[in-house]
Amino acid sequence: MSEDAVRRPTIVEVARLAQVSHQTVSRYLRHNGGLKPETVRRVEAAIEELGYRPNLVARSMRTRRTGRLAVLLPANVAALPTRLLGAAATAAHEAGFLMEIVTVEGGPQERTDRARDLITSGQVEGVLSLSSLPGLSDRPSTPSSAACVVVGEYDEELRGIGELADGSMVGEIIEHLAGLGHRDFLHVAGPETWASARARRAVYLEVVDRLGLTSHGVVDGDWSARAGYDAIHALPATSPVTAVIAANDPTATGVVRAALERGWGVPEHLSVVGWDDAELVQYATPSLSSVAVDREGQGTDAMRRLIALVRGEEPPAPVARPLNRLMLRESTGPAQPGGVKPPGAAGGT
Amino acid sequence: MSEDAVRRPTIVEVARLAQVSHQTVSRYLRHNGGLKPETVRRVEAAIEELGYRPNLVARSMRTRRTGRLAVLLPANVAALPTRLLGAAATAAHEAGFLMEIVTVEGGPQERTDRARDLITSGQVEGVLSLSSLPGLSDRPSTPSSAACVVVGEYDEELRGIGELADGSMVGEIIEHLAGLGHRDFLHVAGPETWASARARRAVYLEVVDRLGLTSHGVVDGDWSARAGYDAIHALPATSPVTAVIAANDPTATGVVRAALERGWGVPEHLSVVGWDDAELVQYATPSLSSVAVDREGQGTDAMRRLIALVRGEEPPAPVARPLNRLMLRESTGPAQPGGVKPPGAAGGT
DNA sequence: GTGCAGATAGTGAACGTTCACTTTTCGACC
DNA sequence: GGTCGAAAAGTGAACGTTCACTATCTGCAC
Repeated sequence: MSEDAVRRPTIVEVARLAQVSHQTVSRYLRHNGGLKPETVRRVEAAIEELGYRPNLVARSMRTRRTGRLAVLLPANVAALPTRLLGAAATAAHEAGFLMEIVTVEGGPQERTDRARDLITSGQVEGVLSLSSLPGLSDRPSTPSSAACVVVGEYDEELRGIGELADGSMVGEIIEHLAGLGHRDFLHVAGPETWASARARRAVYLEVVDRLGLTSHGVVDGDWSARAGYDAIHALPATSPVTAVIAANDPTATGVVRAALERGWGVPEHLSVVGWDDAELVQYATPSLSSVAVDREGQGTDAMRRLIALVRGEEPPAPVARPLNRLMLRESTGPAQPGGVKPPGAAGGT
Repeated sequence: MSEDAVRRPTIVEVARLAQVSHQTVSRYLRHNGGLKPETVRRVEAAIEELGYRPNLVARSMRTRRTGRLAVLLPANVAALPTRLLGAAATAAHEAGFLMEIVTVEGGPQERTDRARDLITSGQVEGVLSLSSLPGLSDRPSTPSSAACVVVGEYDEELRGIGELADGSMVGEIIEHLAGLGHRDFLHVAGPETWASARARRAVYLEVVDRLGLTSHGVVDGDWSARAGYDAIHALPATSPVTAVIAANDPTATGVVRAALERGWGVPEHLSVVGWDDAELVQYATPSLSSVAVDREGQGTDAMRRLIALVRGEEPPAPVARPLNRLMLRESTGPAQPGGVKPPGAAGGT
């Protein structure tokens, strides 16, 4: 009542009650073996009686290991990459680590600062960042600090793989659409701070150019549906664009909505491709063509790489798996012969 | 090179370099004041020179405060409640805490175990759980353990508020639809492990009964689009249902898709209401009527309550704000006079 | 100069665990 | 019965901070 701060029992008290030394209890806790059955029994009884639970902070301090890995991501992201995070968490657990997600408000600078804090504070053994951390690599060698892996950056370094992972899909999409007769493209991109958005944008421009097609612009988006919606409404009524590649599924959904509002049929007048293959958009009408990304694979690979780094092992080669697949649904189809669209309908006169 | 485990500098080494005592450095770090400018200068220089960063684990051990709060949620959730988490994180930061998300694989039992671990291990000062933790309240008084708040449970305790927060919206929806002539309802619910799903289900049955309407079933769902899709396809062709209340927006999207596939117009033959008012479904066609939930408010309230508990203060009364709003869009409309639907079209013969 | 109070700085212990040793126990074998 | 060696258990220090005191320095009034 009055004395409300009941101290939790320590290993020493357990030892006293079990009539052994604190070290014996420690051995029991660490499953080190070499204890007589009778001793084990006494220790267990004492732990049970006192309701003892080891103080993990104290343990971490002594061992300099926390068993914790942090995933860092911007707080303002519209939807957390659930699948990637789930797979990463699983990979972490399998390796005996606890994964936690830390969100950071603010821009790249705050993110980098927070990452540096985490890395150097000894609270976690590794940091996995889902967005770039400008300036962090400038100071690579803080003594015995935690490891750090930036998801997108990795792809960028290994350009071959990076391109294959994300960029090549843009090529595949464009080639597919070109095969359907599309010549005039639009890209509603994601924020430049995301490596994946940068990669897709770059490859988009490259492939459109290479195939002799026409890009009618790259619109800066923010992963939101609104971005796609606004991008389409901003097109001139006479725009020859017949195919839109959106940065993700929400943006693509916005594109579809705006097109329908303008009286442009999807896919009759406008083919739309999203990215991520969210469950929801498979049930939209029209169902959305999208890139099924192996987010689980990405999460697993990134986490395994981080864990290898933490343990000082050689980073494992990313598993060669079919990373991405273009899922063709109702929102893509052959281009109209003349690319003609009906005059603006909804909204305007 | 060979000696690759470079020890990080400690407070003592900083003190030695600055020619002060370790306690003076500690005072500087804690911003305790009472230091001469000259001393501050020397300490700062030493910290800079050594690249010193305080070891937060050691600090936590001594102060018995970690400044960390954990949010616990099931790993298999389809989409993380981004908005709630974001707001909770903001509230935590404002109070000087760091919030982290911990996902737990497995069922209620594993979740409860993990929560107990977190609470008693001294690693965090508080735990916020988004799903129920069966059996945890059985053992309320672990000595000086961390605080724990379960989001939904709170609403359930304060039944008045709980009902108002989530349940009353079900009433409002049904009343609105009844006003449009709907008499035959279906509810595609969420998992029973979620307090909010339980509350909505209970109120749904209650209100349908009270208004003398007919419920044609409560289908167990799992928050997924597929659940809604299957529920509608499972209806007999002659089903008189004209209004569906879905547990969330993805489920509602699945409902709409299946209805359209069966040749039932939305909203001509079937009105559909979702829950959460996700940005994406506002851009679907038809755009989805949905309940705009003040997820930010929920997150803030829950986190503030947790922080109050941690600090031993009186839990703040939940802010009386307009928690929920029914957003009427294209997926709801007047009931067909006779409730007649066209015979099954797509899919079957 | 002396005394005194407030400002500033220092000292040693403590937080709860594990590490690196040392000591004791115990059974088997000569 | 003594010796040896492995198995089992114990001892004290250390991890890097902060806490609770104590000591020293200042400036000012007398």
